[in-house]
Amino acid sequence: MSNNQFKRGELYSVINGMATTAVARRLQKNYRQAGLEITIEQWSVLYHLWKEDGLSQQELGIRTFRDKASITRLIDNLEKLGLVTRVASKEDRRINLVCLTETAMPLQQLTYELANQTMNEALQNITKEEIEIVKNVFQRVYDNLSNKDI
Amino acid sequence: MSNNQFKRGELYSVINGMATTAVARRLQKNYRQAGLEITIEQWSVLYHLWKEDGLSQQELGIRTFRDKASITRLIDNLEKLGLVTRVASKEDRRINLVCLTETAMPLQQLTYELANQTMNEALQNITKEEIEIVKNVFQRVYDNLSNKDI
DNA sequence: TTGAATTAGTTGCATAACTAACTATATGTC
DNA sequence: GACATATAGTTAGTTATGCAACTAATTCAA
Repeated sequence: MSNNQFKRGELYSVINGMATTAVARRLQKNYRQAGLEITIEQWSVLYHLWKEDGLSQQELGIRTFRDKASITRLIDNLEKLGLVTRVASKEDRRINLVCLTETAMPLQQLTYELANQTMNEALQNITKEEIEIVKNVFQRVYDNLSNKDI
Repeated sequence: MSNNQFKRGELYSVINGMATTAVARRLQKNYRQAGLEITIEQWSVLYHLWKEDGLSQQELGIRTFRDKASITRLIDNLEKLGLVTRVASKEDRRINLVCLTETAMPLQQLTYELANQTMNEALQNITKEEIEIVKNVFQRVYDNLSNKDI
């Protein structure tokens, strides 16, 4: 019997990602109110491309914790919006490099500001130490489970 | 400028509910492997009904952090599976009371065991104190945001 | 008591998620 | 070189989510 055996009544509140979901929804709402017509899922892809442009779909899947089918549709929608383009890799023609367009560039500053503002709303009265613990626990839970993926 | 201002590179890892998502997916997989044909979203509704049968859809929405439209479809699907029925309230005919069927009863024990087992996998090497902090932070983030819902 | 406002639930529309089966390209081995 | 295997990405099918507009029942107020 593990040290972390849960009382039944506690199980759900741990499994449920209510807090992160609430943050995501609030961020989505703030984008919409600012006239930004992108979803937070789309933003999460742009976020990684702004850090490093021209990532493959595979790599974007790893960095955003999504499977490749999900990435295909997200890129489809981002392409429709004119924010990214698929460029076939010259080294390996199986690979699509996802590249930001000129249209996507000015969004970076505004979305970062809105994200920061949303986080400040969400994290008022929560200390830096608590945030560090949450991030750390998240990473370890993720590692615990993904190591055993068969 | 708040005390919790984030460095840009940290933003995403906090917003993203990767750990809770990973737990949910693992639980889903464990259910499937045990021959249980329910989704974790459906399970989250059953979980609350096992604690208290005959809740209204409204109340289920509050307890599972879903909007009423989402609850409508989840109950639709649970009804199709024969696990719950809608019973019109006698006091207020607008209200549907969601009631468990006989079929749903034996699922409780097995799903709890699988959930416990999944949590033990996910939470190995994480202390009770850390878990308490995460739960506490989640609740406060949720409160911070829902107070301001307009 | 009638008409306005509120509440519970449903429906339509768009986006997104996972799985599984598929195509096409690349790699590795005999 | 040829065939098996692995990898990158797409597609189809099912479930779920959020928003907005809707119906029906209830409550409040003049």
